[in-house]
Amino acid sequence: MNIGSALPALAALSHPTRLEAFRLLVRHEPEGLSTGELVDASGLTQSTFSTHLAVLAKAGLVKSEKQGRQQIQRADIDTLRDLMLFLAKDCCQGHPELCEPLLAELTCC
Amino acid sequence: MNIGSALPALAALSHPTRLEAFRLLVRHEPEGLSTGELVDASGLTQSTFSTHLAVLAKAGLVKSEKQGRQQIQRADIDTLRDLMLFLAKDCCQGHPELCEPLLAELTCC
DNA sequence: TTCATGTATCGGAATTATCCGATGCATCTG
DNA sequence: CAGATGCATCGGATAATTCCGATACATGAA
Repeated sequence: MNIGSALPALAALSHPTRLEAFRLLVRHEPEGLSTGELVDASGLTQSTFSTHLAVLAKAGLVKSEKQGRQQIQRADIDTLRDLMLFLAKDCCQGHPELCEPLLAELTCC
Repeated sequence: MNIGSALPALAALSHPTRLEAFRLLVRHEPEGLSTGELVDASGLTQSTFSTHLAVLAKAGLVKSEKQGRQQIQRADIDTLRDLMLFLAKDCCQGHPELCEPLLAELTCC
């Protein structure tokens, strides 16, 4: 991931509706959720939420797959990982000691 | 970190000027850089950049300290770590196996 | 085929972000 | 003290985001 792909991902996650939707999808990996279920959870109009979903998809954070009439949405954990690596990269390379507490916490699981 | 503090952090980092400034500060830890040096690096007007810096500060990603006439800016690695933990939390808790490749990459340093 | 369902996209209104120049304020220098 | 420097904030113009209802389109059911 470079700055050109990190920016859309960060922008996609910087909206409450989209961040909640993405986190909901992460919690529902690997089965995913239909667009309709996400719309219901958001409380927004179907058209409004569809636009938000398109932002997440364009950023590569969500992949979708047609299943009958429904569109199944799934979080792309690889993109999330790449984004986190991008954010951590600079301090890891320049000052590894700064990242130790970061990694210590991340290895919680 | 909760969603209320993650959102401003993500929004702060979702702008090219602010993301670059933050990464520059990370690379200059722990000495920091003066606001003027950051302004020069950004290529923007001093007033415009000052507004961007205020967004990063309000999100807790940058701390500043007065040093004579200058204001020394420093990246807050703890906030960055908290943000990354927040993003990773859901998949770590629900599906630890999803986080293993993520952590494997992060332990590069 | 005809109708209902699930989703994407269009058009437009309201809100918010971004940018700049001008100004204010504190600190250092002479 | 008087001027210069470094930075924050204000006012306002332009651009982007956000939201909704209406509409279009594909799929499945009757």
